[in-house]
Amino acid sequence: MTDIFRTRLQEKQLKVTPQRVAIYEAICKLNNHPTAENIIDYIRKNHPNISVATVYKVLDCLTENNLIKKVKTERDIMRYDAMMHSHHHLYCSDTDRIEDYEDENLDKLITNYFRKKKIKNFNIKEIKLQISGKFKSKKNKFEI
Amino acid sequence: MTDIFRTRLQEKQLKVTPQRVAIYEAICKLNNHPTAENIIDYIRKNHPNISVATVYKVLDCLTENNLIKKVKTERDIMRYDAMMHSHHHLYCSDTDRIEDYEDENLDKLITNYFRKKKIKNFNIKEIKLQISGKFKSKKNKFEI
DNA sequence: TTCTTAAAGGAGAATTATTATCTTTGCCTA
DNA sequence: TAGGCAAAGATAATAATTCTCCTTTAAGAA
Repeated sequence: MTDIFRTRLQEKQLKVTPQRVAIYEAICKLNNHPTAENIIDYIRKNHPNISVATVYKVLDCLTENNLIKKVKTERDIMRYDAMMHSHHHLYCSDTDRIEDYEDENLDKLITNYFRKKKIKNFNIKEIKLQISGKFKSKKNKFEI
Repeated sequence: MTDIFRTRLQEKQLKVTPQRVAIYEAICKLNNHPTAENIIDYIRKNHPNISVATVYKVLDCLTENNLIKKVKTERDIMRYDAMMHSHHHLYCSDTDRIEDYEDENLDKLITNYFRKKKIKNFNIKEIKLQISGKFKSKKNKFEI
């Protein structure tokens, strides 16, 4: 898991530093789309001296290099996601909980639809669904 | 247009003030999902003394009362939209431009899909598509 | 292994969108 | 005209993020 991450850093001529690895691992472990603050809290357990500025810089760097993604909700704090292939989100605005949702059949349906119907004045690169509603059960222990 | 807005304010027992009307009109005119700052700049032409705090308070108030919507992009400034019925967004991350997209057939297709297939552990309330890509032409004069 | 150096990390100040606090205004009703 | 109240205005406060400046480190070359 982190080996792939290390390789991807090297491919991009980015240095493999303990901070970058720790931040990437944190996002994977904290799998409910953590905020920068969540990540800092988590990392400081094993890595007490990491700087807030470093975390933000690493998050920006990884985002720019397509190793993680930014996730937005209705609230104004940025959150991060280590899942890089295209996927959708289930979102509950009451609790600000986000879960990933993957559905190949749905993707095919939508892709087919837009293969026939073009949008005037726009070239589509990616389509993501924000599915809002309510979760029926509680979060698991790793989530925030 | 603003008459409907005035009526909706009254229905909710909210006072119809010049500031509220001006802010609502600004969001309608500036139809590229303006930020609070865009709104303030626009309003100050005719209404030079309006306070920043008032604008934020009115935006919150209108959002809570379902008269406008908050919109987020990958950047971290909140933006606002006067279109209240459910619709999708075309988004270009290079320029941060957003356009509304409505498509009844697409909505039917997706609604039907989820009528058959339920998502485990989740009750769907609303589905919105974020369609990312690039616009082929320039914005019109009212946009930012 | 040591050297070199550009890249990355650390600390804390600065920035900026937004929110909170407190005062004033304007309108309705008595 | 006075009292009550919602909303506006001014400004301070907050908090997430970015910047500045300096130090340290990873990784390739010698």
